[in-house]
Amino acid sequence: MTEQSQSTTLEQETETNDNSVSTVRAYEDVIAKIRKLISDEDMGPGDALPSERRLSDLFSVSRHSVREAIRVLQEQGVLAPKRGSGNYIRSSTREELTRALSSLVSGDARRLFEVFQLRELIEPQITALAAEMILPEQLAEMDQLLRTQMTTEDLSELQKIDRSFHALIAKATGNTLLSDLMDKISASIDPSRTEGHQSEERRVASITGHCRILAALQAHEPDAAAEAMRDHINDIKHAVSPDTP
Amino acid sequence: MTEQSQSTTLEQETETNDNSVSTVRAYEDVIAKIRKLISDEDMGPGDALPSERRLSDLFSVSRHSVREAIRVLQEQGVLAPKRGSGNYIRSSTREELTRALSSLVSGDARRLFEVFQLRELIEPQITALAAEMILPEQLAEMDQLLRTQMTTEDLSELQKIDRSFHALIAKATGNTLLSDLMDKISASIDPSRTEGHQSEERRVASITGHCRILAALQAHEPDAAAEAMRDHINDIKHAVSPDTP
DNA sequence: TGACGATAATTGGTACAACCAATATAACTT
DNA sequence: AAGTTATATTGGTTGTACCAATTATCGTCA
Repeated sequence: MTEQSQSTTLEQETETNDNSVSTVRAYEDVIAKIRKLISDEDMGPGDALPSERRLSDLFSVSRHSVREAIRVLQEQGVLAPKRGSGNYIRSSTREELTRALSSLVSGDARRLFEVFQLRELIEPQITALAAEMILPEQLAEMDQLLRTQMTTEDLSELQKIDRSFHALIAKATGNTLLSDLMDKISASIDPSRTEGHQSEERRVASITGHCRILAALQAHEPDAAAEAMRDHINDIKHAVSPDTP
Repeated sequence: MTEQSQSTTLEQETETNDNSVSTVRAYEDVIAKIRKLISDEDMGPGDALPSERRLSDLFSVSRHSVREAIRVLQEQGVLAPKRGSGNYIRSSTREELTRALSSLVSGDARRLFEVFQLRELIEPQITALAAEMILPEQLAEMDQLLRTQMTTEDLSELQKIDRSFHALIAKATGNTLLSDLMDKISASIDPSRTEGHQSEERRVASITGHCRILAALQAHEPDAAAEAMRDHINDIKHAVSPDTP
């Protein structure tokens, strides 16, 4: 057994991620990486994951952390462990859905309007649901994220924050399908959001919108949250493509 | 140093009809024991669980198994770990929601619930949009489809009709992304629960729901259409998995 | 040659021991 | 009494070893 050459827990920050506060547990990272592995490697139902030992080596974490991640994935119905054999991807409606979705939103140009229309339909609803389900520490995390947004100048960083904000809301619903779906949608919009519309005015508008949404979430008011999100998305849409109703 | 004297956990005499691997995992036992501990000890929100080491000693399992159980419990919203302090019982609102709705049992029910939750969020909105956009010939097509549904007995045919009905609505929005998305969602639900809810009563209920929806579409009334679809989906959900709110 | 059975390698399941970092508590200093 | 510093406790992570179920491999026998 090759002894790992990793001296300590030197967490090389895979990506300039996150806004400090939230204690990043290793297993959460592993969950994301396994999901990414599945979609990147184009693995489908019935396929076997690499062994736990291989995964722990691949991700440079302990097998224990890998197993914690697999436990969660199993509990979510994504994986089915088979002792002595491997961890298998379940014939999961969810995985098939998310996989299909990622290919759906791959288009561009004319589809931009359609993606925004989808967002307009679904995100206010998600936000309303989140207003009922969100947990105190998730509210705290969003609050922290918003504060960071207010004091950040870097555009790419702001973009990341914005995306995290919307991702956190979806996650707060407790529905992993919704969370994944929003992730795909955000990913498909991101590239187009890069271009030019990042004026100071836009930044202020974004913060204002987020404030309204967060306030509604903190108050646990679904209707207000949905409306705030609706306005926010409409706002974004106009910024991206000015000549739409 | 007394080596663990537990070789007793290997009773495999339970030849349960269980289709999957029968082996009982330790962490599942621990989950049950922790839940029992909470209710027996009458612990409420905010209280701290015994430490992981104490629990592992108490249950005569490794800390790893305890931690896997706690991971799951945490993911279900029952516990909130605080490093350096302890595992705390969360305010119960979230748990009641998730428990009652999804994570009570296996991942299957949860997946199904998540898909339905997505449908509940998105399909009424789609229907409302369709009420504004739908064309006369599309209305005629749906009308024809509904008449066919009324005079068809074949189950697989009825299923196909039902799916077409929902697909037509999505198509009527003119948004191909929405249309494709609904198609994938329908496809992901179809295979899972084809049987079970196909009584005569269900058939009538389905037709009734479709009638209401179509009427609202014909009248171009978005709100009524959305509400009709909401009720319809709720109806389906109850038929597929009873005892959900 | 082909079928069969023992053997070895791989894999998930569990256990134990150690360490880190955050937290809480006790002890100490001022 | 208040603030500061040790110290013990706790969750988070890692490493290692072993077991049991499964799979792959190989050798023997008919």
